Amino acid sequence: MIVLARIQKKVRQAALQEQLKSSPFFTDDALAEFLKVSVQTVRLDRLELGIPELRERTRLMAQGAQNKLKAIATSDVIGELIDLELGRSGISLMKITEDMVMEKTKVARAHHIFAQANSLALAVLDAQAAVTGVANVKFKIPVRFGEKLIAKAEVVKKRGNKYFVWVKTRNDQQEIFRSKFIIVSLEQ
Amino acid sequence: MIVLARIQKKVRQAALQEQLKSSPFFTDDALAEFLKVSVQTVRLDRLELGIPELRERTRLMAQGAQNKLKAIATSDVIGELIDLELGRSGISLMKITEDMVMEKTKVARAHHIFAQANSLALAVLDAQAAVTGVANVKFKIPVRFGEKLIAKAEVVKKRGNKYFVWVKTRNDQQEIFRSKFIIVSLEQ
DNA sequence: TAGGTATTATTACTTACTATAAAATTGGGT
DNA sequence: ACCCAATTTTATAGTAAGTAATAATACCTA
Repeated sequence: MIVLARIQKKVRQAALQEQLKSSPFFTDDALAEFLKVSVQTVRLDRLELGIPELRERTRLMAQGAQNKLKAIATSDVIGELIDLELGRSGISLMKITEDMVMEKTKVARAHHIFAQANSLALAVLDAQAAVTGVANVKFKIPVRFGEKLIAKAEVVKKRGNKYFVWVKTRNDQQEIFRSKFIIVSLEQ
Repeated sequence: MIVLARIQKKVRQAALQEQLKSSPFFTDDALAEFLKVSVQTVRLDRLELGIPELRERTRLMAQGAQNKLKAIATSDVIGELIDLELGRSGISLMKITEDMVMEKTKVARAHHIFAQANSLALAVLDAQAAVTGVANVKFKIPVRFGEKLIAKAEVVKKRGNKYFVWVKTRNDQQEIFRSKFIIVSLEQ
């Protein structure tokens, strides 16, 4: 049966992809044993599916994860800075990825939304040395995977070395978060 | 000069480690060319320094970074849960790592401290579906690399589906952070 | 010049592949 | 019943980036 054989092949290739997703360090040998076919078949399948060999996969993972970690670690602004008028206002965009949501509820963890707002508030001030002093925040509506959040920050007042910054965040429909920060400048 | 030779070797091995730190995907061949020695020397050096071969290094990086990302991603509690009395109180510990501090000031980003407190507040409630509604937080003292933060959460009130949780965080000397959360349970 | 450290060379073996060709199987269609 | 074409398997040669072991040099100086 041409038709049946083709189906079996498809099924096998799907199984291969599935298996590699969960354990990406499988060699072709191990995959062959797992799928009960020859090594060459596994290699043909990989070729057809455009899946690189173990070493290449490993290298890509190492690089990718490294870059990701570095990106998270070294960026003082969380999200993407779209607009910035120093000392006055700023806008940043952040997309809710799968690893920002809680396992149980699939609702975005509050601290990610807080992080976007807080880092934007600091960025707007451009004080060489400033730290967050106080924050009053309200999470109005739960946010879920895939949503794009736009945070707008505005410096509303300055008193001595204290800056009052308001940040409002919305998805494409409504305001989901609102916050007031008091940022303390450590300069002179 | 034995001494001089030994010094040169030390210097070369230091250069090797330095180079691998910045570009860990160098092959022995490339390293040999870079250090102007033979491949064998590079291998002896690696052996002495306990540095695994390129493939092994890559594998370790891929796994390590993957686990790190996964750990950050899938842990609904940030920090280490030390004590938990469900519905009443909880304690968590978090160490400030280098990638939690801002580049300029070397002060811990506020959202990490917030994250510890917020996730602890949620953990204490154990509501199957709960989200943060409001948070009032005060960062009293800047926190720096290496410090260990102990957060203590306490459920102080319940009104309908709203829980009032206070979290106080201290390093080994003093209270550095104080927060009040209103957590909303989504279960009817 | 002997002796020890450091370096280089040589050879055999390993893993996990790519690439190509050839043979075997399979399960229907006619 | 037989053949066909896709599919699968086997085989062979070549590659990169190593390990491991052993031997040969080079260096340097006491």
